[in-house]
Amino acid sequence: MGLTNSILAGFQSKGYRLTASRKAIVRIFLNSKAPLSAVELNSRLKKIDVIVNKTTVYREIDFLKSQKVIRELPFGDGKKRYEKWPDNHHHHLVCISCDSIECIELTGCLEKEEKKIMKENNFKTIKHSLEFQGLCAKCQ
Amino acid sequence: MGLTNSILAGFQSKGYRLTASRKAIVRIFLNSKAPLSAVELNSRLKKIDVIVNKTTVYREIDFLKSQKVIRELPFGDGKKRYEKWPDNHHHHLVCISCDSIECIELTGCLEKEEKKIMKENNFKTIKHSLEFQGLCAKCQ
DNA sequence: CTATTAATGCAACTTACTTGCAATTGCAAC
DNA sequence: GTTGCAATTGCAAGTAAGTTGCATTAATAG
Ligand SMILES: [Mn+2]
Ligand SMILES: [Mn+2]
Ligand SMILES: [Zn+2]
Ligand SMILES: [Zn+2]
Repeated sequence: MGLTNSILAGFQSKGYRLTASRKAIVRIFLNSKAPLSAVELNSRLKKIDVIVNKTTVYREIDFLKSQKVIRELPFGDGKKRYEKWPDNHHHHLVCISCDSIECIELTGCLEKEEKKIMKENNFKTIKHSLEFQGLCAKCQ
Repeated sequence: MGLTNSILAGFQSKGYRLTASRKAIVRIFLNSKAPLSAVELNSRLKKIDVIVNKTTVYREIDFLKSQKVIRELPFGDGKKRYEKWPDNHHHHLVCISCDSIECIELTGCLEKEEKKIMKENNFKTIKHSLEFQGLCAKCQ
């Protein structure tokens, strides 16, 4: 059936509506390799002639977040970015030269560290955010 | 002589001036345990009756960043935060309940991972940002 | 086709931060 | 202590990202 369509079908069964912008936005997030900001999403929509008000874009992002179709990522710049809700725990490589973003998986990611933090700081970690800044293959 | 004073003396020797706001801001950053946003810094200044325009606060933050007296930290919320330039490589524990921030040092922090990333992704890491979100001792 | 209510557009607002420019002030030289 | 220069400041206006209230539109169930 395709992941996009099954997500959309799920929305409909919950009483949410399948509007042109919703369908386009879900498709964009599911097909995008890199995380997108609200502004970037809006320009992708324009490219495929789906013209929507920015308010709608922000509201749709909130909706998709609440439905766990996308997640918000904390990057250093002032902009929130969003990506398809991940199947796997992973982090990102951000190129400081061309701004490209790659996803990376790390095995047993920070498990030991979180245990140490629990013991030594009595701090119960719920999640962590981790990005690597540097130069991608092209930019070195 | 005190670190604050030696930093201020260094500024003066480079031709920068010792204004009331500069002196107060350096002192605040050097004595603050937690990172501060521009707005938080401004209210600390008000508390000690150093009234400055927000423009000055932002400009002084830029100046202190350029002088490596403070560094900018990437947190998830829309606000940039700053802390005294660290002596040691370290990261932060952010409490999602009370918003408190602690610093933590991790031994050999992500060294293996950065090597693996170099090999497998051909990505040259320059730095990484890492924060743990969870519950502090008080909030559990 | 009609009613219901989810979704949208628009304008105005907020928050964090920036910029141009004229006025002020630290401080070094006299 | 007066003067001069340039670093610093304040103010007003501007950006950019994101939010809110409200009237209007439109998806879909019956
Ligand atoms: Mn990713
Ligand atoms: Mn710290
Ligand atoms: Zn690159
Ligand atoms: Zn706490």
